[in-house]
Amino acid sequence: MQLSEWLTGQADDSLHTIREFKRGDRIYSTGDTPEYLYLVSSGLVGLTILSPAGAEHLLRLFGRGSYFGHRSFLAQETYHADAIALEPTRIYCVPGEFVRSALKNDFQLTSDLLQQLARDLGRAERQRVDWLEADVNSRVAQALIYLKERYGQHRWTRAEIASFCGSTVSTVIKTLARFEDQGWISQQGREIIVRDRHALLALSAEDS
Amino acid sequence: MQLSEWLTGQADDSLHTIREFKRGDRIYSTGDTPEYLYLVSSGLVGLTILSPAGAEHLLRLFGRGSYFGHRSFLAQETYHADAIALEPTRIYCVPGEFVRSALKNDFQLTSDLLQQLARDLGRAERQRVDWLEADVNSRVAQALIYLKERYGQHRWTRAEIASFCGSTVSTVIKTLARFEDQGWISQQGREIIVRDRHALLALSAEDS
DNA sequence: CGTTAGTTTGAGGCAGATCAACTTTGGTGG
DNA sequence: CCACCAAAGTTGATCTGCCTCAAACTAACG
Repeated sequence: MQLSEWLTGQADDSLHTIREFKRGDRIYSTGDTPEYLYLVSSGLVGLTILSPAGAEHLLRLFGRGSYFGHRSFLAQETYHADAIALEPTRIYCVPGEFVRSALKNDFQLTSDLLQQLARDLGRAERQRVDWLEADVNSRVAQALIYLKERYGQHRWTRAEIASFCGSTVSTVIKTLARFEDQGWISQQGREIIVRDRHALLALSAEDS
Repeated sequence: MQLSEWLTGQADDSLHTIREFKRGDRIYSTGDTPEYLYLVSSGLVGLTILSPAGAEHLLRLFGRGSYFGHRSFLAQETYHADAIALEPTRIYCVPGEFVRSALKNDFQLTSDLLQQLARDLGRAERQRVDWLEADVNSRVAQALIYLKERYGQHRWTRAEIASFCGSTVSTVIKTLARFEDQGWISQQGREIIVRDRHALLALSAEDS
């Protein structure tokens, strides 16, 4: 059994609290002590970290059925990022102690979690290296495809895209304009439509 | 009990192979399938990932008593990086299956590993954000202090420092020259001596 | 003492950040 | 339903940190 399934079960059994958030609301803040694991019932949650210079960076996203808050809980550290609702969101809060004892008694659950963390770590490390050399074109292209395909229901702002791919609003806008000139995408007001997914992905590959 | 202790025990019990490497030797390569966990008996091992453009990036380091190879093993993925001996190195290789069954029977061991991975993930994510804005000065300063204090016995080359802090050999050398002008460090041939640790650390803090 | 690995320096260029002024969008309440 | 206003988007000018490249020098090791 996977942890998300188990958490869903807990939610059904009412061993939980339900909380509602609207866009921009904060679920927890950097430095808080973890007490719960969170399971998204509906909506969208973003994990944002504040850089020394004050810019917000979007680290990870959690949609319906995803759980979060586990990293800090397992590390026994305080949160290293803020969890913010990007849309009106409904969340199950499962007390950490329930989770801990479940892990103790169910190796399958633990094993699943180990695998999850190990994969996340791999992704994070590879991404750090990729980003160091990838230009803004490929970072924006990748971000665009990921955000639109994985969380297509959300109306992504230029600011959110910028904070996800580690750039600035101005630069993202200029990049999108360039993409539109090429016919890779089209923009109608705030809406962005991907026209040529293949061409966008090619940007990441063609590293001279 | 921590995993490193357990692995040490396994080493003593001879449930292992011992292998020796000299500087530059490869312990495993990106894409290989994990079969062992590795425990460093002596020497120094670096995990390096090859960027799309062909530059080597030093991700993590493992000295005497540290284990590595666990991330890919737990993720059930092939290796995402190369493990290279940075000095003459002696390593215990413990078959992965031994480890897996030990984890199954010892929750304490597993719990320790979960915590380790969760902390590494936090570090990796925070570092990605920090690096996006930190200039070369602060990156080199941080790298210098970490490498010298944590692995002081190793003669670090400019290339190793560059690959650890995501820069180039030329830039690292110019930065070190600047530091020397300021009196933060002094250089004698290839040797670097930190003179003012405090001033170097201040570079990371003073983000305008 | 030759050869390789490591270090140094300078010139030149460019991607992308910054800043500031401006326009558009779309939701809200009157 | 319209007017308004805050939030979101757009554009151009400017600036600079760091990479690139190339050529020479120096240390270390067999």
